[in-house]
Amino acid sequence: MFALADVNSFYASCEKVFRPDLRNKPVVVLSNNDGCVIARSKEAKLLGIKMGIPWFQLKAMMFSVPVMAFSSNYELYASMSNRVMAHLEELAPQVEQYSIDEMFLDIRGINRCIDFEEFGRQLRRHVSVGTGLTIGVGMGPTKTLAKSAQWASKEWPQFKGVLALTPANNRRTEKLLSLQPVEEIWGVGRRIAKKLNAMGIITALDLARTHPAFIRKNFSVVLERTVRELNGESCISLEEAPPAKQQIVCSRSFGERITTYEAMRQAVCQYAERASEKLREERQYCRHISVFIKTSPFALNETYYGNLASEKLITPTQDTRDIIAAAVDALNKIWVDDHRYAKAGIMLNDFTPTGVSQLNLFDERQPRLRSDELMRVLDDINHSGLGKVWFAGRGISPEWQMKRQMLSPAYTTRWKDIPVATL
DNA sequence: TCTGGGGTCCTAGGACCC
DNA sequence: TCTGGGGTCCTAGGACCC
Repeated sequence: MFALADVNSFYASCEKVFRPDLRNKPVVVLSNNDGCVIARSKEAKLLGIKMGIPWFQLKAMMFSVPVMAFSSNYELYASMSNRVMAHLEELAPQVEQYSIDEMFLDIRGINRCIDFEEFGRQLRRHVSVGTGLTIGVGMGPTKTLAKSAQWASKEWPQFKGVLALTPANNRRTEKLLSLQPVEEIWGVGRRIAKKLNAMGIITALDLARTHPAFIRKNFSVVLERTVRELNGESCISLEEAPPAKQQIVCSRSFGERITTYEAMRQAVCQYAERASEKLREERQYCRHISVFIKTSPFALNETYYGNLASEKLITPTQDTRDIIAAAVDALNKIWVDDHRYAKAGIMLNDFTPTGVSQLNLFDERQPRLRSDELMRVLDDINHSGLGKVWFAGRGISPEWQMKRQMLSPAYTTRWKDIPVATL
């Protein structure tokens, strides 16, 4: 048996925890650059505010009560996420962090001591008391069914956020699946839902009753797994240790459009620096570096331009200097003047756990001397909290930097931002 | 004026090998 | 007239997740 615990309106709830004055008020959280809505409190949902609506449109709308908006504060959310996970780990033997606000728990055998749903309510209380956040809990014999249960626990308030589907109560599972549209199933997105609907497969129960071989032939092994999971056959297991990353991406939209090569080179250098740091945190070396740049796909009166170029290194590296050099080479292949660029990014691929590789017999390039030591010194300074050092290529406080004009304090991670209680 | 970021997995097709 | 079979590796693109 699996349980899925997820935090209700996670980002919006984090903003509310330290702002009791916002209790029962509509709150939304915006994407980077304060672009669009990515999280809504219960009250904001009731006002009919849709996910993904651009902030400039929402700002112009009139509501019966004022809507409070926040720029996204990932420092705060990551720290609150750790608190939630720590509380769940106190009550469950094996856990897998699935996303910033979701956790799968292995709850096999727990019903020998306590009823599944009673255990769910216990998890809920424990997290609520310890963090101020409310979780919903769905349980089932497979991850997919736990997800469906969790969906239903939100859909019907009478479950009060806790619902268990057990093999013993098959009628309940069928009832639920007959009420769940296919596009609400974990692993079924818009495209596949449309194709399924065209075949007359409308509900989760319809899908569960379709032959796995038919699904494999017309879709893929991924959806076949979903069908099996809906029937209680567990195909996706709990993964306690996250597998090593295969790719690192660092990309961002600009606060203001970029029109000059020099500004773009700075942006690409900055992303390359950040991506290199992540690579060293993963203790990996990479051999493949790609850079992409693009104009806004929404600008109707401009011609769209987007392109990607890659560099392949002979020797794997985790040295920021190598990665910046490769990134700039890649940028030079695709840069075109006279566009208003909206976004750029870098991707690192083809990882190996060490920097050693078979050198080409005729390779004239010498490996960098003491690269690992230099990078360690760099990372130590930047993690020390005492100061920051960086490569000159990225420039100083450029105007295209991300905009976050409604940022909340780092309540849990910065001494000067800690809330003070007064009597 | 203004529309997010970071991942995974699978598949098809081409290059190349014996 | 008529041009193999079986395999691997790589890449690009499409689907999904949060």
